[in-house]
Amino acid sequence: MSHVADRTTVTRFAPSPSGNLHVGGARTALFCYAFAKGHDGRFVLRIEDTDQKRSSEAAGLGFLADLDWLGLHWDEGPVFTCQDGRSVGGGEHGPYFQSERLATYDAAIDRLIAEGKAYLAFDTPEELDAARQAARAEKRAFRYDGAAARALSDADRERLRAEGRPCVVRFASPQRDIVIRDEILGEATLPAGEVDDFVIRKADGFPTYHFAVVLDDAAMQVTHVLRAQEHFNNTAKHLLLQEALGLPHPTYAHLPIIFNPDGSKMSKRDKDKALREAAKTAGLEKSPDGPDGSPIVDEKAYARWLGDKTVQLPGEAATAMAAALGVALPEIDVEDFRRSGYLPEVLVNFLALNGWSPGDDLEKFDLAFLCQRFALDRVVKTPARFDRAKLLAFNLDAIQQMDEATFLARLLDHGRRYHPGFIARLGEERMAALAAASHARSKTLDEPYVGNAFLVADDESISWPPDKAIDKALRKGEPNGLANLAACVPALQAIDEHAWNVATLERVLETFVAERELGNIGKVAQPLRVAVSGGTVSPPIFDTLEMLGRTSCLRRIERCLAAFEHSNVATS
RNA sequence: GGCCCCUUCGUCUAGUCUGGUCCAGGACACCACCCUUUCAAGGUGGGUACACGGGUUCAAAUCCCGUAGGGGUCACCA
Repeated sequence: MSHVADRTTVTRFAPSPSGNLHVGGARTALFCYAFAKGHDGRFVLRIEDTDQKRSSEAAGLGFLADLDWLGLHWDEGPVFTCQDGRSVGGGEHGPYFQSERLATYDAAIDRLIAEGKAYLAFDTPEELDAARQAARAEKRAFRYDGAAARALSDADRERLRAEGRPCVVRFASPQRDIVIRDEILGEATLPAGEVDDFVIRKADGFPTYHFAVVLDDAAMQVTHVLRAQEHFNNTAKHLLLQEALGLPHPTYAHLPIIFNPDGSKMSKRDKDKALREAAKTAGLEKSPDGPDGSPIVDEKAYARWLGDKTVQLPGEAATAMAAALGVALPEIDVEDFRRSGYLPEVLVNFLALNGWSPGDDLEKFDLAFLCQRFALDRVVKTPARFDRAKLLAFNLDAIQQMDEATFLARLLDHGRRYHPGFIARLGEERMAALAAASHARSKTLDEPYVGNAFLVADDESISWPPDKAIDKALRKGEPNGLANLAACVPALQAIDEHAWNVATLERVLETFVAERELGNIGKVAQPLRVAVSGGTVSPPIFDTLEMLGRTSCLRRIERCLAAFEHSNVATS
């Protein structure tokens, strides 16, 4: 039992290719990265694509961009061009896709077979299923009984193979207590019998996770395995395999799992779950139409998705479906938070706080600090619920810390990616004005876009839906909002196009309020806001009016007054 | 159900190893008030936790035992 010592610290993040990186994975990657960097070590990224079905279906390496966005760049792994143009990845221990390392696994498996440490097994999936169900019925844990398969003679095996019977390779697990040493959880002993003769090579010739992970960690000189706690029990298998193969044991540390706010395990399937529930509640028989007018998914796919909890909708289809059903998708992927306007440095900070803390009541820190201070002995053992409200508060703080120019630049960056039409429509100059007017009140980079859609809407498309708050602004009081609105129009009309700015508007409207003895600028500000935006929320009124421009403001006020003309008779 | 692990405010956590400085600290959320042209933001103040039961000890959130609760895992997925 050799131990890894006096070597460069190497950690690895080893996800399966499943499209987007979710926050749990991101936190694991973050800790792996911080640990390696804090020890002047290397951070390796390896793609665990040994499940042919999954890899071909879900696929995608979208999470590489997510890691890049978070600033978690790998020293070794798939070659990738970052946003800033530089290239990361590569390395001398590749390839970094397990599907390209089959020869290595086969050689090792053959060796184990030759040494009598592994054997061919011909059980069919049906037989195994039956045995599993029987065990469950007896409330027993299922353990594969290798007696029969082990008893097979070489001649028997050759005959079965010649018949073309599919077979797997199973590891002949030594039956004894296994002690797992974990830097976070401490020491645990798994009693003999807990680890059965598990499969190391599947019928399709691919190795299982357990086998590939052990061989690759050794090949890539990984010294510290940081992974989610759900892998804890698997460690026993890995320890046994390492011994059989004569490989060193890396140090293990199992990270607490991240949960949803309601305490359920956070899963990539949560989005589909939310959508499926909404679809069922709405009683939808077939897929709703997407933005292009055709069904989002065809009838067959829809039925399959609705009936099978494990089927996931592709990202875009899920987004379209959410829009069609009017459901807010839970944010669980890094990309979701990016789209929602969270800052990567804030996500990094907050993610680190789920499961770790530097102590000293310190909560705000950056990636460099984390690298410097991160240590396994301060990782908590208990699962954490992901508190979006606190994340949002952190994001607001970070945004408020920015100077004006930085905020504008970041806002534009975000908009170019998610709201290109908005930027094109508003133009650079007014974008700057919008940034200034929204800075203090923006919790995310997305809010200014979403909350101010009226700025780029067509004047003729503004409407005033029945709404208590709108009604209050327009019709309550004496004189009411509509009356004040109508009364201030001449004053506004008197302002020149080129003088239509915050200073002038403020002076003119304050004069108006004083002359009419309305007492409070709100008496006219709120009706104006409603008239001009179709809602009761906007940036400060003078900024709003300036950004919109004289023509649009006057036209919208005119339309608003017209829209309420009749209903106004009674109260004016 | 078997096995393994965990248990401090609503949430994330500090404190636990090295019992006393903790009638338990911070943050977010919440409540109240202030400010206010909307929504926010901001300001001030406030309530809320050592799962339970036994020990050990002069002294326990901290050590021991038990109970309850929670989680993970039991795949030819990772």
